[in-house]
Amino acid sequence: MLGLMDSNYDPQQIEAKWQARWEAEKLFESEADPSRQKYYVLEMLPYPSGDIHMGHVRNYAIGDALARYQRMKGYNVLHPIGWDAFGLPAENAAIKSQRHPSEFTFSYIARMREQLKRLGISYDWRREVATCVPEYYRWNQWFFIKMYERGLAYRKRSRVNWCPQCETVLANEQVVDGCCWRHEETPVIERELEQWFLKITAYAERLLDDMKELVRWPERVLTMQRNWIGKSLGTEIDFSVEALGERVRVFTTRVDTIYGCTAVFLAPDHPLVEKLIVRSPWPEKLRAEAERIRASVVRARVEVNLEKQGADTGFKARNPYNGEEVPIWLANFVLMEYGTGAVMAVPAHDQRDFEFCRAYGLPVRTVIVPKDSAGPAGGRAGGGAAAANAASPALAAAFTEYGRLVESGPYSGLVSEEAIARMTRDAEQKGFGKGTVQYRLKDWGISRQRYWGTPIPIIYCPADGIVPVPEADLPVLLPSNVTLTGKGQSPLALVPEFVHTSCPKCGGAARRETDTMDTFVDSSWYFYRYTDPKISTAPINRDAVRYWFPVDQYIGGIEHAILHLIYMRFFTKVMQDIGLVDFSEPVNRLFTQGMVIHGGAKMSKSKGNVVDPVEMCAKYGADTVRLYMLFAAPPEKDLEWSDAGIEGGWRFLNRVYRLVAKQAKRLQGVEVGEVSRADLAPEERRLLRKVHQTLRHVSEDMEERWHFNTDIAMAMELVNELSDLEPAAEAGRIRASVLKDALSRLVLILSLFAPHLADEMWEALGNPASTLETSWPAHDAALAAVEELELPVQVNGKVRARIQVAVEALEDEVRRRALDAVARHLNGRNVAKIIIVPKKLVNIVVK
RNA sequence: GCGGGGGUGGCGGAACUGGUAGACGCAAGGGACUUAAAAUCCCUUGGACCGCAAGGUCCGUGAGGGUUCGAUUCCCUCCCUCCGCACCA
Repeated sequence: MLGLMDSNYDPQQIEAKWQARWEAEKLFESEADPSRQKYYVLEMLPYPSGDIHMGHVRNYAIGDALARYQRMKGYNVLHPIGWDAFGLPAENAAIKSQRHPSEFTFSYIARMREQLKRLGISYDWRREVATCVPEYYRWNQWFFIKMYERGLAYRKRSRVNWCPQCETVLANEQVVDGCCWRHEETPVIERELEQWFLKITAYAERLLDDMKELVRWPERVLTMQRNWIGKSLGTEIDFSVEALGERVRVFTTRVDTIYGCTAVFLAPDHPLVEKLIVRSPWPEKLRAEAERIRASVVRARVEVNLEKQGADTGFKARNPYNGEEVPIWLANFVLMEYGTGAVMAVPAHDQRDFEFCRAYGLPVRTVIVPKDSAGPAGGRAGGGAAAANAASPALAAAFTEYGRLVESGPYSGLVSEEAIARMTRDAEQKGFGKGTVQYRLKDWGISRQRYWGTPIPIIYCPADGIVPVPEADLPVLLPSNVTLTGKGQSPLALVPEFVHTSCPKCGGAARRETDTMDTFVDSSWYFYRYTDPKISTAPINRDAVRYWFPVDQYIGGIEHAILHLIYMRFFTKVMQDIGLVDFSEPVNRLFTQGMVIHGGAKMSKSKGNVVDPVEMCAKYGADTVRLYMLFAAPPEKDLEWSDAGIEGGWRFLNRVYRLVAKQAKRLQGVEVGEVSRADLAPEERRLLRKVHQTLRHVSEDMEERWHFNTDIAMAMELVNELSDLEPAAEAGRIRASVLKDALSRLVLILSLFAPHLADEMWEALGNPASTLETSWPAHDAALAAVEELELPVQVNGKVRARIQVAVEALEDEVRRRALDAVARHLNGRNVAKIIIVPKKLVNIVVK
C-alpha cells in the first residue's frame, strides 16, 4: 500500500520527502544518448550574491515547467545550472571585511545551492559549473590565446570609464546615465589606459547576418542588437590640407550633400590636430582651445543636450568635388571613436552642423530640395536653390531627407540615392575616396584592474615584447595571497611572485599582465561546459556538444540583450572558426522574462521592498511560490508581487490537496480503463469534457505560447468543476474509474507547476513512479468536444438573444431559431443579410 | 530625437487567426458553519438607468477618426507610460 495523504496539506514535509526521493533516484540526471531526441533547457546562470531573489525563482520556475513538460513528452532533457562566480561584488565585500573573495563566493554558492534545491528545480546537479575555479577559467585563458593567435585579441591604449569613488575601471554597462552604478551621484571620468580588446567588430557582419537564423528570438532583442551594431553605409572622402601637405579623411552617409559643405569638423583628439597646432601662427591659443573642447566632449558623456562648441583652427581643407576651400574647425560633438573622427559640415542638411554653423556664423548652403518641389527641372544653377539660399538665414532646421540635388555641379538634378552611388564611384575612380561601411559596435575591452577574475595569460618580455603564455603552462593561477585595497591599481601588480616570471621565448626575466578579464568572458561559453563539465583536455567535449547543441530554449532577463547575448554569439562564431563547433548560433529559442516588482519598483535591498523566497518557502512551501510566480502574470511581462495573490495560490493548492486526499483511499486500487464517449453518464461526460479541454489548452500552450497563467487558470476551473461534481461522485453517478482518470490528469498537469504536491498526490492515487517518469497524457479531441453550444444572436452587431443549438445543427435550423429568438427586435424591418459564423455567432443585419 | 514594449473592472490579468469583452485569481459586500474567531463553503460584484419581479435598455477595452455585418484585435492621427540607445556624421 502506497502512502496516503494526511488531512492537512503540509508542504514542508511533502517537499522534503520528494526532494530526497528525487535525488536518491537521480531523476534529474541525464546522459547523452544518440538513440533519443534531446532537449536542452538553459536558464541564465546566477551571480552568487548570497541569496536567491524572486527574479531567480520566476526564471527557474519557467524553465522547470518546460523541462518537466519536455521530459514527460519523452525527450532526453538537459537542464543544468552553475555560477557566474567571478566579479566585483565579492571583491568589494572582501575589502570591507578583510576576508578573501573566494570565501564569500564559495559560501554564497553553498547557500544559494541549498536555496535552489529547496525550490525543487529539476537540475542535474552533477553538471554544476563555477566560473571562478582554475578548471574553468584556464579555458578562458585558452580562448584568449587562440584569439590572440588569430589577431582577435590585441592591446591598445584607450579611454576607459573610471569611477573616482571606486577607484577602478567600470565596464560600459556599469555606467548609468554617465554616473557609476554604485555611486549614482558620482560622474564617471575618462582615463587612458592600455587595454586588451577582443575584436568583436571583425564579426559585426556575421552577427548581423546570422540574425536571420534567430527566428525564435524576441524581435525586441534582435532590434536592440541591430541598433547596437549600428551598421551604416557611407563614403570616405579625402580633403586636402595644402598648408600641411596632408589629407584629412571624412566619413559621410550623405556624400550627395557635399556641394553644401561649408567646413570640415575635427574631433578635438584627431591626430591632425597636433600637427595643426605645431604649424599654427598661434600654437598656444589653439592648444588651449583644443583642450577646452576636449574637456567639453568629456562632459558631453555625462550631460545630455550639451551645447555645440568649437574653434576655428585657421587652416583650410579643399573639397575634392568642387575644389573649394573650407575652414577646418574643431567641434565637440565629433567623436574620434566613430568613423574617421572628422566630418564634412553641411549645415543645410544636417541638424548638428546646422546648429553649430548658426552658432559660429558659418554659411549655410542648400543643395538638396524636396523631390516634388517645383524648382527648375534638372535643378540647373539659379532658380530654386538660389532662392532657398537667399532665405537660408531664416531656416529653422536642416532639411535632412533625401531629395533632388541642386547647385551640385555635374550631379545637379539627380536624386539623392542615385547621386550617392555615382559620386562614390567617381571618388573611387579619381582616387580621393571610397564607399565604406561603419559600425557603432566597438571592440570589447576586457581588461579589468581588479583581482577577482581570470588573469590575462600574457607575459611582457623586455626582449620579446608581448608573449602569450604557452598552452602547456595554463592555467595562470590567480594567486590567493593578495592585499585588496580597491585603490585603483590592479591588485595582482602588488604580488611580486605573480608579476615576476620568465619569458617563455628567451627565458629572461619578464613580468606578467596583471589585469584580469571582464566576467562576461566567463559567461560567453559556460553553457557548452555543462555538456561535459569535467573535461580537462579541452574547453568542451565536441561529441557531447554535437549531441546536445544547439540550446533548444534559453531563458533569462532582457537586461542582457546587448551584452551577454551578443558576446555569447560572438564566442560561438570564434569557436566555429577555430573548428570547435560546426554551427554559428548556439541558441535556437530565446525567451526573456519580465521583472518581479513590488510596490511599483524592481525589488532591491536599497529600496527595502524585497520579498525573500526562502521566507516564502518556509511559510507556504516552494510549490505555492512557484505556482504564484507563474500565475500572477504571463512570463514575458513584469510581475507585481502581491501578498494577497500568493495567499490565493496557497488556497488553491490546499483545495486540490483536500479534494485528492478525500478520494485517494478509495481510488488507490481502482483501474482506469479506456473510456469512450458513448458509455459515459451525463456528469461523467461533463467532467471528462472539462478534463480534456484543460489538457488540450495546456498541451498547446506548452508548445508555443507559454502563458502559464492561463494554464493554471484552466486547472483552477477544472478543480472548480470537480468540486461542483463532488456530490455526483459521492452519489455514484460518477464511477470511481472515471473520477480517478480525471484526478490523475489534473495531477499530471499540476506537476509542471507544483511538482512536489503533484508527486504526493500521484503516489496517493496508487502510482509508484514520479509524475516526471510518466508520459504526458494525450488529450482526446472527442471527449473535449461539446455537443451543444450557446450561440449569441446579434441584430446589427448587438447581442439580442442567445440560442442553444447542437454543434452539428444545420444552417437552416440555426437561421430559423435565430430569427425566432430576436423577432421582437426586428419589428418589421427588412432583413438585409444573415451572417452565420459556425460555432461562434449569428448576426442579423436589418435596414 | 530614434527604436521597441504597453494602456481592458477597485487590483493582477483573460479573450490564441476580426466573432458573446471582463475567464481565472485577488479585493470588497452578503450569507452558512462556530459561543466567538480563523479556516472552509455558498451568493453578489464593469458603469448608468428602467422594472415589484421575471427581465430589459444604454454606455464601456487611453482619445478621436476609418475599414467591416461585426473591432480590445486591422488602418490613420493623437495622448500617456515603461524600457533600450542617444550629438554615430
